[in-house]
Amino acid sequence: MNDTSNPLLLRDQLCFSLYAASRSVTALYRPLLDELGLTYPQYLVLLVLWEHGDSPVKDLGAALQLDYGTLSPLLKRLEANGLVRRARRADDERSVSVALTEEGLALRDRALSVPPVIGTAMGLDDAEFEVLRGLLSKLTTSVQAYTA
Amino acid sequence: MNDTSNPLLLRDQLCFSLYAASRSVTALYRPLLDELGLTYPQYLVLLVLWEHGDSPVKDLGAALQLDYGTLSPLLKRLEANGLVRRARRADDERSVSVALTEEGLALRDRALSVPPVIGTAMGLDDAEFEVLRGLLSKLTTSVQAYTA
DNA sequence: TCCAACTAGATCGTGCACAACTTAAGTTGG
DNA sequence: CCAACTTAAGTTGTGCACGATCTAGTTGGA
Repeated sequence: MNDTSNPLLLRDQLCFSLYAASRSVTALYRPLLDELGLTYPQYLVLLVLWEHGDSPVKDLGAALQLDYGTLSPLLKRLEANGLVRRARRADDERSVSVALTEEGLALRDRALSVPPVIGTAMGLDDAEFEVLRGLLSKLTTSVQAYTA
Repeated sequence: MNDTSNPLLLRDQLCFSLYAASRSVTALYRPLLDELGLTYPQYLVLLVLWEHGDSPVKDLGAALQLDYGTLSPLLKRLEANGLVRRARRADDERSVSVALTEEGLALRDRALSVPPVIGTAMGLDDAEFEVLRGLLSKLTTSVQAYTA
């Protein structure tokens, strides 16, 4: 079996490139987010809250494509760290509304210094950046349509 | 603060696209790999072994960019499932050589049916596929150079 | 020769991801 | 009215990832 006919070669697999790239970017965030006392998924939750304000857990899950099994303990940790508050909604006791505390809101200013560092480290020009983002979106959309 | 000047918008973050795409692809693999009794990282380890044969744990880690903390328990599970054997090398007792069993070798034939399904579901043409793979490699290289 | 430095690997603790199951609250049709 | 259904969230168990720490084997000088 020569190389070109072997579909199981690691270096040819887009999926591995994706997996490796994702982990390397998370590793890039780690020291920066450590300064803020956050993990990458926690930072993503805060991005949603900073952008949209108080949100039910369901909406956070929809925005980040994460389920309750991931979000429930994560939100508990954010609450334990004083960044968010959770409260049952009065009009629908099933729903839990997640709100930023003063501290959680204040953290946004410090977080503003993160994206520029990430952008520089990625080493892509504006055009490459947009092409990559577009292809990743297309890929995710296709895959999720296929999975559904 | 209008949209174009806010660097903390979720939808603009390439990193989130990458994170979401990676998880969606792993989710796509899951039902296929379940048939083979494998997880995605386990499948990656087997890709390396099918391609290169017996390898020390160190080499598996280098190929997949995973550390011993991840690989040691993963390899234990592969061994418990009868797919690999681990043995200390006689010429260097520090090194553990990971070898495929008959069963692990035989699994390769069944794994050949996986990549075509993944390829179809991703919904990218050949050109997009190569552009994406190239940009991901460039990104990973830049990020790792920056991290180092 | 001897031992300090280095190396390969394992272990432990924390925090995701996600499937499967449970609980409690709300909704609806007969 | 209320039983059947649906929905939002939490819980449990398994398997990554990864930092920190530990052990045992190897190596290179003084």
